[in-house]
Amino acid sequence: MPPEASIPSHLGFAILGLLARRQRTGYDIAKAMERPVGYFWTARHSQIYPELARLEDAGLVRHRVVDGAGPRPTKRYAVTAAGKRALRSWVASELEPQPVRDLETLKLWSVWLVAPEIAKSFVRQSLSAHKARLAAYEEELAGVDADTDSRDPGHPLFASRLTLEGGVRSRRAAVEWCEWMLDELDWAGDHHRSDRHRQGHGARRGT
Amino acid sequence: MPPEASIPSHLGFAILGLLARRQRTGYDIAKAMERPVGYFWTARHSQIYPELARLEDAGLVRHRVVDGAGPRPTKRYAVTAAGKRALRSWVASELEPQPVRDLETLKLWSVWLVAPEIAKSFVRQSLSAHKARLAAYEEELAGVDADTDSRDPGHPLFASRLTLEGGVRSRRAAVEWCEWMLDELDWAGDHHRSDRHRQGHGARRGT
DNA sequence: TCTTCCATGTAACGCGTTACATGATTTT
DNA sequence: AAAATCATGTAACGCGTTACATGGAAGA
Repeated sequence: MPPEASIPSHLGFAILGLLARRQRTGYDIAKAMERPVGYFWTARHSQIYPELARLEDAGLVRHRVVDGAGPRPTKRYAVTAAGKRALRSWVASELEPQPVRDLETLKLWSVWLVAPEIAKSFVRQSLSAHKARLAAYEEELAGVDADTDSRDPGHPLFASRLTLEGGVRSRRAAVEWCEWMLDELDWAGDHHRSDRHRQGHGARRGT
Repeated sequence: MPPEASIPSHLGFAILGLLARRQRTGYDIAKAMERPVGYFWTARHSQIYPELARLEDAGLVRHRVVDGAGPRPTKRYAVTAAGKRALRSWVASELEPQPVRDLETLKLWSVWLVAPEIAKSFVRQSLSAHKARLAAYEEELAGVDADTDSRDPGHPLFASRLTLEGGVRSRRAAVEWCEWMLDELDWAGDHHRSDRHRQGHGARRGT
């Protein structure tokens, strides 16, 4: 029997999840890690190839050499029965809380140091990024939603639908938040100026 | 003049943001990195002490030895004028897109491999985690909101209010998403069973 | 002819975590 | 008497990024 020593890393489970849907080359996996998996997990090919080797060492995936265009042999990977078992038990296991690292919020947290106009341009940047993502999610969700397989809880598209719905909801919330912030900055900017310079041209809120 | 060579890392800006609000020891910074800064950025003391040394090398912070309870001299750090300038210009700079790494969604994406009951218990786990976070944000926001300084765009509490409002909105969206998923799993589980076993006890959706 | 796509690998370096190390004061 | 808090540091290791390396086939 194979070593099967350590449980895979998070990246390992991301790869197993891709291969459980269908077999792929390392190159295919790297492409999926840009989109659509890249929406919630990212990795470069330089990380993927060594991880595939580790997964194979552990007996969780296997490969077959196929025809391909690269200078080295092209390997098509598939998940093994042990790999599927490992993935299933990981999904069923307790969800460990993950350390947060949110650059957008980190910057925003120091936004009191800059002029309201600069703050607004920062928020506008965020807003358009969130809007773009929202549009991408909505488009992809429409495609998944149209497929009746997405109603079957045992079909991959069911899980895709759940994740995309979450993406749409969170981005919608983010868009609304940004619009709320722009409103706050308008009002606060006016308020602040009229407070300090007594220009008294009134609050704009509610107009 | 000091070296001031490389621009700080993200962690460096997180520390500068803390020190721009008030002076602190490394230990204080580590505590803040658990809560409330930990809501959007985390770091351990083993990362913080070397980073403080680098920031001081670059002339962005300085320290004074004060009375303290540790075995080594206790150092209280403050941001320098150059540090405040660096932080301001970072806030005003373009927001670079960050690689996403969302373990919750990654797991959910493979949830089609497990029975609907297991899937539901996973979603229930997420739901209670999101609810707990939402409650923490709401409580902290209430405190910040009550302070009139939080209306002044030049005051740190203004930025705190913006970030907390974002937290509340995103967690509310997450809670609603989880409840929607539970509904989907109820319906889909029934649908699937009645599809396969012709038990025909009807869909529960809408009741 | 130049660029992009297919395809797989390695090396160097930076960031982050866990664990090791020390020791006084305060609280349980 | 034991545990938590204050307080600062180092070492080893794993994960992730950028850059280096190679080369055929298809399209612009």
